[in-house]
Amino acid sequence: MKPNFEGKSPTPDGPFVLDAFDRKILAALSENGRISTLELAEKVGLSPTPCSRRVKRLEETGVIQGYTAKISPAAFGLNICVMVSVRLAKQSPDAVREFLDAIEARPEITECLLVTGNIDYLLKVWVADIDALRHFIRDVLQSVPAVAETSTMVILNMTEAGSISTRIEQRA
Amino acid sequence: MKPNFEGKSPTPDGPFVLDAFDRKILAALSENGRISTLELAEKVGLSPTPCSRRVKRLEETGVIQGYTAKISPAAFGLNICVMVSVRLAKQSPDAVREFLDAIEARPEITECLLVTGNIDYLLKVWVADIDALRHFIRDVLQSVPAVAETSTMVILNMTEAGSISTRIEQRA
DNA sequence: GTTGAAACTTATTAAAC
DNA sequence: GTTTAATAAGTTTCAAC
Repeated sequence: MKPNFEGKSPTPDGPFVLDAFDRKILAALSENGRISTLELAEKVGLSPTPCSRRVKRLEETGVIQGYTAKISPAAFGLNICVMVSVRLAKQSPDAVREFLDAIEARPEITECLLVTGNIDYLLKVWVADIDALRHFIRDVLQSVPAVAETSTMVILNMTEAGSISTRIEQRA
Repeated sequence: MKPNFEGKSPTPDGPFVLDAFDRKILAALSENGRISTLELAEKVGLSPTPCSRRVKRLEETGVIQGYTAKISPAAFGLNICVMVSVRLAKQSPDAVREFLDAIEARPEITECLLVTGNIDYLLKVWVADIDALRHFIRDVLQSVPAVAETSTMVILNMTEAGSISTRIEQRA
């Protein structure tokens, strides 16, 4: 659903205008999704009542899509993160389905991106060690007939740059 | 800090053993980071007291690294997400620093991965439209002397597969 | 938009089992 | 680990400004 703030959109179908308060609220909730209403209000410079109203509106309009705990993969013994590019032999619906079926249930995949370019898919995969990585690439990915070619990039350093809202707010 | 559950680690320096309750808690908190203690306890099949204790322990040991709101990039008018691979002319500390300085303040970058392979960095970038994408690639990335080559993959479909804990729990 | 108060829900702690 | 009870804290709604 498209967010729709009554009268706040300057152009029809244009980007929604979140004002400075909204942006501050989103930045604060990105940083701490469990901040209390009072603390949030103080942080953004509003009184609790309108602040709470804005949060509810942001939730209802889909700007805030939910809340989640950030879990350390290392806590599960998953110490290695890799990006695996996958090229399919052909892009027919059957081939795509075969590929997606094969990877769907794999818990080590945390992101599956369908992309344009020389490759078809880009997967983010967490594994415990090199043995687990080899097993995943050979026995899971490359054993799928539809998969023509894979290439694995080990992630040496990951900088997750906060969320969009945090960065937008920093710039504003 | 390494999580350390008293006596729960089967091997020294081995993967920490999170029991079924811990995994259920993590899965539930991934799905809804704002679930109440009572609801969480009911969901995982514990009474509130030990459930709350476990959550606190998971937080203190760094298994839970925090909580965050999920923000819709589209709410900011950012409709296009791309992965940009970057190859540097050389990997000298100066070149790396020059590159990182150039991209550090860019709010459209939400992820910066240092990777092994034919490329050096993989960036996840959100932009409003093709104009903004062209501007970013040409004026931000390719204007950095240290950048030798970039390649842009437009993300046609993004399946963010829950978090690790959710997927681990599904398998268990 | 602000404040303040009341009613309600939730969280936390302690004690006993 | 469980339950119960008490205290403390946070949330929501309302009225008035």
